[in-house]
Amino acid sequence: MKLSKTYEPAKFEPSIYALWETSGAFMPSGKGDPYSIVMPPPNANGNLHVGHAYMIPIEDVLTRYYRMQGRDTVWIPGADHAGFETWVVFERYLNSQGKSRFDYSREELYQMTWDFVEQNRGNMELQIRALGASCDWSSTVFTLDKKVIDTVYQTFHKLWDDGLVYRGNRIVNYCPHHQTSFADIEVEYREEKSNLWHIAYPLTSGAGEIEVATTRPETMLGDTAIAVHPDDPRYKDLIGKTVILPLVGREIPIVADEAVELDFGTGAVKITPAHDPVDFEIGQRHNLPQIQVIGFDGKITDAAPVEYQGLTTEEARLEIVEHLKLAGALRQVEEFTHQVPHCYKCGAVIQPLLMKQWFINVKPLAKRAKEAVEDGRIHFVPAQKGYELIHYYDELRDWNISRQIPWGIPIPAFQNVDDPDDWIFDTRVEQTEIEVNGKTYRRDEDTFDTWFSSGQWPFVTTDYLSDGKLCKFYPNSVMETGVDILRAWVARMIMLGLYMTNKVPFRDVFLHGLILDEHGQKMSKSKGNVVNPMEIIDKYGSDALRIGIIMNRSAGQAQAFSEASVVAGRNFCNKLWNIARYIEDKADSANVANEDVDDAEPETIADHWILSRLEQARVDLSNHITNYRFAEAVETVYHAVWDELADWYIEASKVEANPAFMRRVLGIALRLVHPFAPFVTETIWTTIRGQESLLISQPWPSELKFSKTKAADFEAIVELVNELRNIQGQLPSRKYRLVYDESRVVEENEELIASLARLKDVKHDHTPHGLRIVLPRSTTWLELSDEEILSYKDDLQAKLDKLKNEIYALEKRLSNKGYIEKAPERLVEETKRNLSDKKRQTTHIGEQLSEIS
RNA sequence: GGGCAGGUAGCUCAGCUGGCUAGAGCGCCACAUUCACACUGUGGAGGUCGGGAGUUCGAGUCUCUUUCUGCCCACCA
Repeated sequence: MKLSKTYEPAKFEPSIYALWETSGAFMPSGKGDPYSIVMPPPNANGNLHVGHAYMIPIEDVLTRYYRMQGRDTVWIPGADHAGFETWVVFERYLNSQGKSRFDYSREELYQMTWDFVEQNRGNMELQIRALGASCDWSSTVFTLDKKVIDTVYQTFHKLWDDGLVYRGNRIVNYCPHHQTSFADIEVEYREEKSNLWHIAYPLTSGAGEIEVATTRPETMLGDTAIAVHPDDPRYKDLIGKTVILPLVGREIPIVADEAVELDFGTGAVKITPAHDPVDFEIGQRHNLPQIQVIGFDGKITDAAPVEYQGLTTEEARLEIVEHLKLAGALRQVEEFTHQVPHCYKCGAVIQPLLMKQWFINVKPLAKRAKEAVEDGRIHFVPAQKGYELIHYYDELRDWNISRQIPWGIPIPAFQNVDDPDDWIFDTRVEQTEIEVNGKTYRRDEDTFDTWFSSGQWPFVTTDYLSDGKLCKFYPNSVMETGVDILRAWVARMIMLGLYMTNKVPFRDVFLHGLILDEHGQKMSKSKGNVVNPMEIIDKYGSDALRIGIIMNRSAGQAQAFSEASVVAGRNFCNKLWNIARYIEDKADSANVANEDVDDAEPETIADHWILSRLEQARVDLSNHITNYRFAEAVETVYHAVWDELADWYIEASKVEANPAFMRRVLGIALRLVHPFAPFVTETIWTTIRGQESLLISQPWPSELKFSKTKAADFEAIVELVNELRNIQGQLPSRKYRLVYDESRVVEENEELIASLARLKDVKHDHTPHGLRIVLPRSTTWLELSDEEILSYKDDLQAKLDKLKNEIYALEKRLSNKGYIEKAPERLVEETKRNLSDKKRQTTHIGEQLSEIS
């Protein structure tokens, strides 16, 4: 088979992927040391976004590289039911149908959502394929698969038995719009301008009043105390006295608590234990009643005076401020800017509400996780992120894992209908009521926080707890994911992984940053600057996208997406394509058989030289990939292929070719490029060599042997040709003759030099004349007329001046005592060599100049 | 209020343990050519590395300070 004249990725990418998939190349080989990556599961019913277009190629580069290295490699794909995310989309759909969640039972809603997801599922997986992911589809896991739920229940049960999960009546972050609670981490704080209202509460005794300041006057309906600092001289005498709550008339005490700041507001705080986390804690310390005045629907409850009942919090705030003003209790309204919690999805103001929920006592889990990060059992790239986690573990508070949405894993807990405090663990969640020991228990209607189940992903996907066939792949070699979910996900995986398996879930963590638009702005639908990776693939091909997106990007950094880089990637693939076409033409016309090309021996000096360059690239590449320096790795292959293979080796082969060996060189290059541009390299490989052995399964090249002296000969030619091109660039274009008197390298390669430097010819001459070119390994003369030499005079003079400056700098350095004494000897030697080199050049140019004039 | 990251060529970014003349891609300028490739070739211009101070023989790289940008965290009601 022959390669088509033009590089058209759309013509071969899908079929190449199918070839890999059906060949079984994605599955672990069963040989070598295990290497594993678990893919952060993309949302099952969503399209991939540009972040995935970075994540997938990086994980694929690692997977393909280690597979070629002979490791027993698996990359486990997955799909996320994305509990809350999906639920929001589904509920919006439900509402658009004129329905509400309250029209259905939990089972019905679960099934409906399942069907909804099912309709859209598959799309995402096709897109992962389009990106070239060499993941093992036979081991794919969906976050609602039975084995996931079983494992999650096992974990929950262990936490239950160990007393680390508890039913707490505590303040939770509640979104009145979505009617569910959130973990602390899911709340988004936004700075808002508001007021600080100063309200006077009259003392019951009638002897004066106490003024408090609040940003949420509506919560006063639920006040059960006023708190002041115990050492505050202004209020010392009032502690223990009571005040009358304005508008409500309730008598509430004045308590003393250290949590009150002396210099904020008036130094006196109204305490609403049911609606504020700090007030809740103060309430606990002083045994204050908790009165819930804001309901789960975000409206004022029956616990408040009748005129406020049913109002939204915003309405109630206006009313109350108005009423306070009328009652003469409003002392002052101060402008105030503060951070207000919002639902990260709908933007509604989060209400801190008192709820009974399941909490995990994270202290012991966090302690172990922190140690694993601290002692380096888990290694972070970039490293600062590890320190960030350590800090996070220190101040982590108990984790609320209850969610009031039906789309998720049901919490396997049942409550005694006759005793609200009697809860039992039971996995018969398909039943709303169960009988145990003659008592009736009712199911908890809540589901788990998605992060609770996905936090177990590494040992779930590898079936580690049940010794499944992938269990040797736990711990994973690396966890590659976005920095934005460092705390939400990575932190939890480490805690739960250590807790359940006594092993870290992964050894390395590579975190990629957010991908911004071309101008460094965050991509968002509303701004209309979202890049769709599938459109980029249609336009330039998958390989181009992979290379373009990895280029110019470093770990953890939010960086712009650049279409120009994708173009560069596409051009690179095109280059490779044409290199292959050229080599094939040469090899075919020389009747080189496909067999044994991998054993072809280098003959020409160019052969040895290209081996030396590819060997360097091979070593650099391994180094970069091992250290997760993907952009540098791409740069290495890019330049090895373009600047060295195409620009020098191929050009040299036009003078003297070794066709069998050229095929070998192509084979090496294809292997080195394959992890980055798998489609085009595999296409070339199978087109030339047939589909019996795929490139994806080829071993990584082992050390390349070559003759150093022959490679150096070619290097000398490269040096000379560069100099000649440089000089010719300053001259009117016409073909010149190069002459030499004594130079082995030049003598042996007359034609090669002439061709590469586009000279008329290269000749031996006992009385050479013209412009003298003195290089470390050759002395030659470019035959120029006196006029031409004269026109080059200015350039020579400029060169001379530049050299003189450099010599001055070098001499200064060498005359510096400190430098000679303290700098490493190697460096001093180098400087000396450099100086004598430049001095020699200066002499030659000086002579040249005097000859001209 | 605290923390982190970043400010290097027109644009997007590299620069790992301080080492000599700071790199890449794209863009720009000039020339070339249709011989694997115009998704091409060759040459070139372009940077006082945000500002200031310090440590050092030597600083884009380390320290301090200042300024701008972005992100994260935090119960000042």
